[in-house]
Amino acid sequence: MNDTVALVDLAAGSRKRDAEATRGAILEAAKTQFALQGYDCTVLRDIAREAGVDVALVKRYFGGKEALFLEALKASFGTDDVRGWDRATFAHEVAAVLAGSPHINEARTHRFQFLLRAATSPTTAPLLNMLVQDRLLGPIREWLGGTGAGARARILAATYVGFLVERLIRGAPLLGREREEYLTRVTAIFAALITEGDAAT
Amino acid sequence: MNDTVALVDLAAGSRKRDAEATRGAILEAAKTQFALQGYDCTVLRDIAREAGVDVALVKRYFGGKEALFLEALKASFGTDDVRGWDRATFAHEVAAVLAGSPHINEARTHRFQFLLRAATSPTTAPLLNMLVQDRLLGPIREWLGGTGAGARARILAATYVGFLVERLIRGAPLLGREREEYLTRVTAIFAALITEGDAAT
DNA sequence: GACCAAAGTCAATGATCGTTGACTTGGTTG
DNA sequence: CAACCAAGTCAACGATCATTGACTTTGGTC
Repeated sequence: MNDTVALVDLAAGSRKRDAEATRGAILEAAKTQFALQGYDCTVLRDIAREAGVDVALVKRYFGGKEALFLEALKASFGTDDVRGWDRATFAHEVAAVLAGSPHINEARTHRFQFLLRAATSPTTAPLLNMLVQDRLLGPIREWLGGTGAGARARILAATYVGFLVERLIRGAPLLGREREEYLTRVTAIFAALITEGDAAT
Repeated sequence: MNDTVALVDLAAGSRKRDAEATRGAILEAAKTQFALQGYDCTVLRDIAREAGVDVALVKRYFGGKEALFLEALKASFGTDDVRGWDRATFAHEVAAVLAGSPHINEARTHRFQFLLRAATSPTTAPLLNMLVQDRLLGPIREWLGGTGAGARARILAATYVGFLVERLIRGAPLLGREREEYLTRVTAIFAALITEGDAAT
């Protein structure tokens, strides 16, 4: 009986009638749920429960499910994502992350998973175009620099997303020889992509 | 008023109480709808309408939505998919397809889109593991051959899916310089993947 | 201490959708 | 022709879920 109270308290912390904090809690829960379940499978009641809040507040603060989704999407793709990447270690890092288990939800993976889920739902895919351009392909293009940066940015993002899907449905973890080959290959692909104009035919 | 009749006639052809044909029509419509809309956004009534059939027949012939999905998924991944690929032209072909518009729904793209949608829905993702292993990664691994074929098969499939997603949310079509760079790069990636053990670090 | 607006709660509504079982239609068999 | 059974139709149920608006609580202000 008191479990509910405890849970709510846990989720809401010691927040009391703080509109700003409540809004933030909903948005945070929405980011998680949408990334994990996708738009269509996410239930507003789940978001509300996770935020320790009544469902009706979602409407009060955001207007509706779709509006909440858009805001969560925008909030997920902040600014400093791409700029912090290090050219020297980038390829190895990405390969290592992708070779690992999907349950290791570090920030970058989480954000891209959100993107992936958004891109593959027919409901939300149309909303993505501009956002992806502005917050993802643009920064990546700048980060890459050099000739053909636009195409290379597309390819980089596409390839990453592809590996994300593969990891999503990967049954057993990669081990031993296979893992080695995987790491080597993936590293090579990303290393080539961040290098200018050496696309060997 | 007569439109409905005309539509139904068109979809159902001149089929009359033919259980086999009806089942087939439902399955065909399901393959299309599931690939286009994903599992969660697909409505049985749409499938039924497209097949020119009553919704209740879906239950009669398949048992339910999930069972229908599984059968459609299996039917979509036949056998002769991979074996027909030609090593000489593979990379160029794939790149050309990916550089084109998503509305050109040729068979291979369509099937992979089905796979993609299935993989990214939390409802259906768990069902995929075995099927992907048997009908996709297995054949691709054999087709590739050589050392590390397992990892390379994973990477090939992953990369392809990634480009599929990219194409799905691509706004304007690729043109001119960008298209050239895209083609060159993508061709290079796939060409490298089907070549044994030259993963340059 | 009364008042009021903001914050939060609650129950109900309406739409969608998968599922179900009783019903009708049509062709085939005896 | 009558009986029978498979094929197909129909209306309704029950569950889920976003949305809505009326209601209650809270904290600060005059």
